Amino acid sequence: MFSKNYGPSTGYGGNRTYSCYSSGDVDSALGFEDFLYTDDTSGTDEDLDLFVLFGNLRGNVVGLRYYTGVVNNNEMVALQREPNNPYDKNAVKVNNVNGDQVGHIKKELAAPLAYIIDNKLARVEGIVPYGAKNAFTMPIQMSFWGKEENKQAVLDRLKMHGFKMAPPLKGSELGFGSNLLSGRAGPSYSAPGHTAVQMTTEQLKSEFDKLFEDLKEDDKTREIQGPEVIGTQLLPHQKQALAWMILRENNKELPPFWEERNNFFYNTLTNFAEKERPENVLGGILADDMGLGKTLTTIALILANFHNGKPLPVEKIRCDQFYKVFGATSVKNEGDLPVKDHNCNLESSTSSGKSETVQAQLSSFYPERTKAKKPKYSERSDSEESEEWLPQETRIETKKDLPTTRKRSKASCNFQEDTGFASALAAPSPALKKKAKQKGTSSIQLAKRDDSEEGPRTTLIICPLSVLSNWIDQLEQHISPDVHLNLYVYYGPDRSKDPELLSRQDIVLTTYNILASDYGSRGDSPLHKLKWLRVVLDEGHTIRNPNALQTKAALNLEAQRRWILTGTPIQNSLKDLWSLLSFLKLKPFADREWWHRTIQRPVTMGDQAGLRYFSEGTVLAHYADVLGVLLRLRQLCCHPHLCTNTSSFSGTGVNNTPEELREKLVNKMKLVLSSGSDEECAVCLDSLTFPVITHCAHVFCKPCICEVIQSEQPNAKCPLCRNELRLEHLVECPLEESDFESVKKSDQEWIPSSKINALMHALIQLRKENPAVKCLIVSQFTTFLSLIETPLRESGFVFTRLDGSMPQKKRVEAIQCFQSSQAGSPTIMLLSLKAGGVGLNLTAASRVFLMDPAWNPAAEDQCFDRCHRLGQKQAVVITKFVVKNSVEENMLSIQNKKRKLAAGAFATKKPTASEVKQTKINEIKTLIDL
DNA sequence: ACCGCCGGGTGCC
DNA sequence: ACCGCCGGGTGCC
Repeated sequence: MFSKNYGPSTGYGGNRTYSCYSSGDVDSALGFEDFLYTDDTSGTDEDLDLFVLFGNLRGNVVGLRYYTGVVNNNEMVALQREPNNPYDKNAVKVNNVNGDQVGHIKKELAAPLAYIIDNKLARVEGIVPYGAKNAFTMPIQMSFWGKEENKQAVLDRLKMHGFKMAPPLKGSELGFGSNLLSGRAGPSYSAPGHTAVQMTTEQLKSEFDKLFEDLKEDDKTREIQGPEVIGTQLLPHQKQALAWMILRENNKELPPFWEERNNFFYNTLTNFAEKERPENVLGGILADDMGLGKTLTTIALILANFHNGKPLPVEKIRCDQFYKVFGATSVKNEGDLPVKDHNCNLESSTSSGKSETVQAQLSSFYPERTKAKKPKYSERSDSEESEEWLPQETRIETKKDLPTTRKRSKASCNFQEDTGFASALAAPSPALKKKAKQKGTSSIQLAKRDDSEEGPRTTLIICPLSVLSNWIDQLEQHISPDVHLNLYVYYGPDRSKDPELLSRQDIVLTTYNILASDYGSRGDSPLHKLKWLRVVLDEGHTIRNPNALQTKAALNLEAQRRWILTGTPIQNSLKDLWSLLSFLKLKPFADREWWHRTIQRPVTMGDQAGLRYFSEGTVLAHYADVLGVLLRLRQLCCHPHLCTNTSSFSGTGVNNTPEELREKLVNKMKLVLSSGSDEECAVCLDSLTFPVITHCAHVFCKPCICEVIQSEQPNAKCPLCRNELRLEHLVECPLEESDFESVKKSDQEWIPSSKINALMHALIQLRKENPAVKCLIVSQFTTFLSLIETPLRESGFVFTRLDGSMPQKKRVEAIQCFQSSQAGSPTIMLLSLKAGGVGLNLTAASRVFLMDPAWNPAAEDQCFDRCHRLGQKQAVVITKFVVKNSVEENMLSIQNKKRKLAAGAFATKKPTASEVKQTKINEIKTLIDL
């Protein structure tokens, strides 16, 4: 979700999206020392989604004068047990959003609270309704959340100590205090129970949308040239992304959900305020569906924006024979190389012999590439990444030129020694060598590195092992050969644990597994000892799971600027967003409790509430039925005969068991799908590819639903109905029934339909004007295409046909036939909407007749693109047949909505399950004119 | 006076 | 805390 999508001007059928997320604010509260064994209390995996509100209770916070933490009226506070308090083992601390202690819960109340909290009977949340200026005590409104089955125990325990909880106010207690609507921490007028402001998904989304740079495809003013040291010309969208990234890194605006009011800085979610300006996040989320250039754009960013938009000061080296280092720079070894220090920042990870050094570094460099090329290794998933190293011979064998490379490396070491410059060694790519030769000067000139800027200079890049070599390759490819960039590949058993060494690099490259294993191995992780200029998480969705070690390891990195690069930003839900926003240090979301209170619960609760008048039960449970009926309506718009073979739909068996019912639904879905109807997948919102039907009778693309199952295991739920989802229950189903060459000899006599009449009228008219003009006739229903064949023959048209059920050979024939300009070649092609890939070239056609509308405008666009593409010399005219006052008109209005969504800023690329659900419901409502 | 009352000292857990 | 509580000073009216 929350991704922005600006495709090419054709709009929806885009082949490239580049999405940008950003967010603000740095929370540097976490000290260095804390990072290792911080017991993340929120890490325990309670199913917070199942929690219900038990009720509210007013209490008192005491001891205010002993603590520095302050609160506003109406501000959220956190309750924290303090079992080791020497005065009372039941002590319960009260902290403000910043984590500063405000006071304690009065001991009489602390006693039952301690029991409730310690036994996890409920999660207790607080809001200070008023008394912000009190000197000694202040009231606190507490709410108790937990699993239904624990409610009584909580009530009993409170009662035992003489407290009685007020029952929740009906419907108004959803994530109280999250004032996205009122949006501010004003004076409190709150009655007991507190004003609850419900946040809908829409409101939330619009708040988050503010974070996203609104890059417009045609806005060339936003472009920025890549730094000159980038040897590759950036594409327009990369220039835009680069400009946006630089803007984000130098941005001075308040982070989202923060406002300045009366010289204070207010957080509108929690009502927390502070005098100090919250630090902004310098960075964001860069999402790119296609993997087209995140890496290059990021490399450009590293070189272009070191400080205040000024480029990274790098050395320029010019010589006739040099070797550039990637992955391995080597150093002046303590004392044993006569190195001129001002310009030689080459580092060595060992102080032993130089050639050994090089070799060790190379070994942390080459196996990756060979692995990537050898299926045996590339198939290994990251989780299987191991510290074990292949025997060296194996490695060498897999890369033909490695032995030479090694030799060269050694030679370059000698070269270093000879000249006194440890400026270059290791393996140049052939391309690089070529470039170097072209430069062809024999002198070595080193531009002085400007180290006058304070603070860190190093960018840490973390990526999955499988793309490590890609980074190295791209750095090698895109950076001008005369630029010396210090890169250290922090990988392999010999990786240096010296933070000093790392801090002298321009780029340190490592993998999530190394990051995690270093983090887990008691404090010798140099990655976590340093403060980085910039940390980049490539394929950043790998930190989606908040409990994963690599997520914790990533969250505990110190950096001034933070970036998440991802191809699949948010899979299923808001939950996935937490780690990402937390990594960006978007206050107050670093703490999962605050995230849950301010965003997740209000949104999910709000959604439930949103379904009260048009319930899930009435639509989604009968989703397949509704689709079946709609399909028949759509077919009727085309031709009455299309409905004849769907008679099994109407079987209204009464005494069905749930299992029979389910089977019926699945069968219906099968029929709907095999009719050729263009249905869409609720995960990707695109036309179905490899459709599969779930046990609960919902349809998704196989890859989409498999990913859901994968990422949510072991308890994956259907994105549409939250029913249990199991791989083995998925029913595959062919896209189109193969009615090819098994043309159904319908018993009925052929009859025309309005659409057929209109089509024939147009075709005959066209032929009169220009007998050579070629037309595509497109429908989702292959049976409809078959019905059209009859009048075509009668009127003497030569036509060919292409649908999904045809074997590849026949397809090629059909296309060649149609594309031919010879006299007597077919002038008409009957085309099934989804037949053929994007690459299908039908430029011979200059007219397209679309017989029936599809759900997804992109599917239609794609179809038009098949003739309206490079090589097309004529104007293309598209005619759509739509039956007035029918379901088809409503489908058009849905298409328009989708087009707007896709064209506008931040179309919801990956919506949450609930959004999908709501969209579906709305669509169905539109279709049946509700 | 093994009380009441007064008023100062004092104050989370 | 413009409270409560504690404990010392004090003691008819």
